[in-house]
Amino acid sequence: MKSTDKKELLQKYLHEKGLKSTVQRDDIVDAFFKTNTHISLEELLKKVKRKNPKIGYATVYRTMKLLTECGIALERQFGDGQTRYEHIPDDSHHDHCICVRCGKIMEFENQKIEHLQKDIADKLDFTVMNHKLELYGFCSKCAD
Amino acid sequence: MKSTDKKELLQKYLHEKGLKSTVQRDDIVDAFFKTNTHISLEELLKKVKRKNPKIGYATVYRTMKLLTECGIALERQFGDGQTRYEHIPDDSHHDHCICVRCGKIMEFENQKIEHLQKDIADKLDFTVMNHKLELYGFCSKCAD
DNA sequence: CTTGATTTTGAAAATAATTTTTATTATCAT
DNA sequence: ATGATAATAAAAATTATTTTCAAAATCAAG
Repeated sequence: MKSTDKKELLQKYLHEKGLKSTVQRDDIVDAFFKTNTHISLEELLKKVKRKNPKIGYATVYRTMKLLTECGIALERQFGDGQTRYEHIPDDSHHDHCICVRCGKIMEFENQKIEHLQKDIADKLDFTVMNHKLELYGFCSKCAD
Repeated sequence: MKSTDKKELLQKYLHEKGLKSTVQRDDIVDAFFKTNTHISLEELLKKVKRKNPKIGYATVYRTMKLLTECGIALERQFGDGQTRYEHIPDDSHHDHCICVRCGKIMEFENQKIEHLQKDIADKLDFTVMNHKLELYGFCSKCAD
């Protein structure tokens, strides 16, 4: 899905819920689409402020909640005490390797694991909406 | 590993680090060993207080950090804003299904996934120390 | 057993992150 | 344009975690 399509998705969602489009929301969404990392609210606010210095933390917070609700962004916690947001990938899901020494985050994806997850969930009579697979350890540089 | 062995492990760790054994630590560790859930500090404190009402939150907090350091407990965050502690299983690793409606947590384990993870990490030149696999969705009761 | 250096404790304070409140401003269907 | 409603920024409140500090407990060495 292109980012323009995602923006349309958001517009549709807003309209359905009787919410309004605002310049702030647009600015925040634009800034988010320009990122490709796992960004924290703090970091995103900094980015947005470069374009629109008057924007407040709370607005960024609320907008990211919105994006999460309508399935455009994903909330993640890697255990450093900060919630981070990332893009929901179109088709396939990706997972993470997190280096516990330097904090480097690498992404990977694996269809076999996805299938196994589905099998497991079926057995437990559980309907999976989303999942997280995180490998914690040392990246090549930090594993001495 | 039996809980008595784990307690020995902790004693050894304390001694190595020049730390001291105290009744509070024993009480907290005992309470933790009696749990089989993913317990929050709040909940654990409540449990411990039934045996030793004078114990404080900070002591529970610090003791669980200790247990985490020496590899007896594991810190987890399921996205509800509270850190939870669980036992590190002896041999095999287990993962979680979390119902996003009622909060129910189910555990499962799957060796095939473990192996696949190892393969992936090898390709990325990453040394896995620990991992988390969480499936978020609806349990049978909540999926209407 | 005492001593005394060091660690631990509980309570409270500090920090940090998230969430809510509020008065004001902006949006948008009519 | 109007007016009902939602959104905003800033500040305050809330929540969870972490640190501080004076008093108490531990424990190795005498």
